[in-house]
Amino acid sequence: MNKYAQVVVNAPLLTTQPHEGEPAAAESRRELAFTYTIPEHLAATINLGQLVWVPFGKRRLQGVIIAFSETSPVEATRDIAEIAELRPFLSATQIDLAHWIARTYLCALNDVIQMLLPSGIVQEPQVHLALAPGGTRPALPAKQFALVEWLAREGESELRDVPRELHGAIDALVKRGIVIRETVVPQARVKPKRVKSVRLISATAPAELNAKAQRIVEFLQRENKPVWISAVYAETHSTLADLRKLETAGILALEEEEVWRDSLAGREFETAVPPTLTPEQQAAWDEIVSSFKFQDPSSTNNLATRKPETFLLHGVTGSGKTEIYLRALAEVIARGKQGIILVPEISLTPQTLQRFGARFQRLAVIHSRLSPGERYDAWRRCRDGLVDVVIGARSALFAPLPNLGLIVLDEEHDPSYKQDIAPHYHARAVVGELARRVGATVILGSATPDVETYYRATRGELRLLELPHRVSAHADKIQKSEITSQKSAAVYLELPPVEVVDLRAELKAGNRSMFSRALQREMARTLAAREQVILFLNRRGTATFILCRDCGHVFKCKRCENPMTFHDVGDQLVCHHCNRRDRVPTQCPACGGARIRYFGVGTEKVEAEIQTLFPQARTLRWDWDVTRGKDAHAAILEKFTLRQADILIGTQMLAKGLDLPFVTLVGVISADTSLNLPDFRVGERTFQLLTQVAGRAGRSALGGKAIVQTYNPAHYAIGAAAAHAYAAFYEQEIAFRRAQMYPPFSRLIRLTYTHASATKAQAEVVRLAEVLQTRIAQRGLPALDLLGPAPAFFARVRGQYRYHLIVRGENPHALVAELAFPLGWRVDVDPASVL
DNA sequence: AGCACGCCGACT
DNA sequence: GTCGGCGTGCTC
Repeated sequence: MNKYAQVVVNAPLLTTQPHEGEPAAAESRRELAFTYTIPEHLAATINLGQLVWVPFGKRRLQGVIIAFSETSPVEATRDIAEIAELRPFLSATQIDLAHWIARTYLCALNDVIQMLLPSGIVQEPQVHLALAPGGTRPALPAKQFALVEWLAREGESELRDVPRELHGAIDALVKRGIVIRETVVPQARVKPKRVKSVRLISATAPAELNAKAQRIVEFLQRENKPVWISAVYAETHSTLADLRKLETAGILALEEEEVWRDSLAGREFETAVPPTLTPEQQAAWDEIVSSFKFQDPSSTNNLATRKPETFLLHGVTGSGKTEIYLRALAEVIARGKQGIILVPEISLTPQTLQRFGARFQRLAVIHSRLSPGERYDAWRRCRDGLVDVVIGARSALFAPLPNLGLIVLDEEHDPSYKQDIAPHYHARAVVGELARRVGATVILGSATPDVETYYRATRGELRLLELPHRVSAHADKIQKSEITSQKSAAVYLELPPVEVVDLRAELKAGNRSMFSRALQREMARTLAAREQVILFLNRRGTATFILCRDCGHVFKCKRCENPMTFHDVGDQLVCHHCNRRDRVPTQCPACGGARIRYFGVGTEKVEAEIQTLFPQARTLRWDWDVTRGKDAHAAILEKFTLRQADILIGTQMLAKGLDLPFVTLVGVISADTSLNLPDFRVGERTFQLLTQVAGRAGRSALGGKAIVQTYNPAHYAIGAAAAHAYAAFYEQEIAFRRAQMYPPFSRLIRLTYTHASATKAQAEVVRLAEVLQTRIAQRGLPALDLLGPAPAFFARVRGQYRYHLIVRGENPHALVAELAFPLGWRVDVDPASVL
């Protein structure tokens, strides 16, 4: 029998650690667990992954048991106080995965564990502060006085609402009796939801009952099953008192029944029959289904070949990747297992849910907008084996399915799979680890795979499946008379032709509009045909880079070849990699032209210009500003789908999976905004974005085309996107990554420090850079280099200054893992962006 | 978060 | 000397 349990307590323990110390100290600190003795009376019921109460200093906290041991690493141990919940919340696999995440992403194990638990379960003590009654106060030191003032103004408060800088004064005031401190532990925020129901026990002769009672009994007889109490009230105009009377008479029973909160409740999905696969889909499917055979324990294949596979499904926009996902999910369900499909948060639309709801009844949706109750119930339905398929954003990968057989990552290249708060994990990487541990198959799908993923496929680490053609669809929604092109209902559709328009030439020809002549012409044609237009605007990094309007020259750092960024402060150009600063030139060094402009436009401006060019066109704007409301997304999309608008103007979210048959023209106002940000992945992001946006056109037999406007038509990302040539793009991009030693040829760890004072922020980053340089020299780690220190691209966010430092090399962990970071630092392993 | 400990300036 | 504010480190 085990004597000790290792418990990860729910308290932040990593806040004030110095940099110096034993190399292993920071590592063990990050995965810190405390050893407690298991008292005799709990020995029989204690289990791995359980939530328990433990004494911790003067407090009592909740924690999760992550291991058992026969011996204790420390002399003095205390007893586990009690088990908070008998059913374990985490499996051994999840605990193991949590360790992997903490080690890989250099974050606190405690934070990872919190992330894995359904939110609202862990009870956190709350501290209430109030002024003691009684008016006169002695003279107090400044800080204490400030806290008394603050409490007098705000009244009784929770500690978390008290400004940080006043916390130090609390103890002294409590001791003096001026402030009263009280700790309360509130109930868990979520619990199983129970509703009262009514069940008929014996139907006594109705004659013995009054009219109301008679109605109740008859109603229950008709229903012939336990009925929700509110339904009984509504149907029979009765009250609880009436029902209680019948209960004491032994005619019916009032019962409590647990119900699941389900965000999909009440949603009716039209069921769908799987369509016939095209030959290409069939070929991909055959490969996948044969890999499932290796999952079977009865498989005659030897163990060496039974290793679960990871597939990269590279299919152009509209090539029917989703149909493959659906079949694969159906296949694992048939084998008695469950599947998870991850999609970018933004793609979790009613249309997406409909596609999955149409094929799977036992479906759960997990995303950030669920209420804690819904989330908890989705979590428990998964654990209890009531769910076959989980669809959700990033965090859905942690759904506790008992027998996971398949994980699908749709749009695997999407940067939203990297979490930008505390555990900065990448869902794709974690999925790989999880799948390996449970023996599940993985399908990564994309029209524009991440070059790092594609690189792994070329190295044979994952199996590449290609769907190079677009599948014909929407035949039902379009009347024959509407088809103007010659295309018939073939198996495959053409990808839309993409025309690249050189904005420098437009300007030379005297066109000062943001719409090129080609775009204006196509818009007029499309509107006349009563078809629809999508105009895409990339707002990322608006008005920050500088370009020559005559030749398209972008000002780059002479040291880093990185686009330089304009700062009004001092009219400077700043390199966000090396901190080089140049004056804004008045003349273009490439062509001598004087027309140097800051770059960027907004959706409002686009809309206004359309109103003057095409006053009869009905426009619709879709960006973050107009979609604050809860159902704004759905409302806008619905309006456009019903053809109540002709032109949809929008930003990022336009690119994601919209399948609108009447859109025959897509216009990209400027491809350059995303191309000139100081980030090594801009070529890739631009290619992905343009390919996805162009893919919104020509989704039906109506055909379609895309127009991409740019000052930089020769850029390989734009050329390759226009030609639908992923392979060509990949070759260029991978060569660039190799030459510059960027991922996948190195790994990055980005260290960002944020502080209200620019001087302090810079000083701290410089200090750390020196520490790192010294260590590199001392320990002989020549394979590592440092980029920076320099201000981050977003140098000032919410009044706070940001400076950063990037460690690059084959194994940056060797340098960074042993450091502990004071408050204000953010450690981002494999950053999705270095802006 | 909550407490002990130790440094250091201010006053009996 | 010694009181108390304030910063630092530890909690199994």
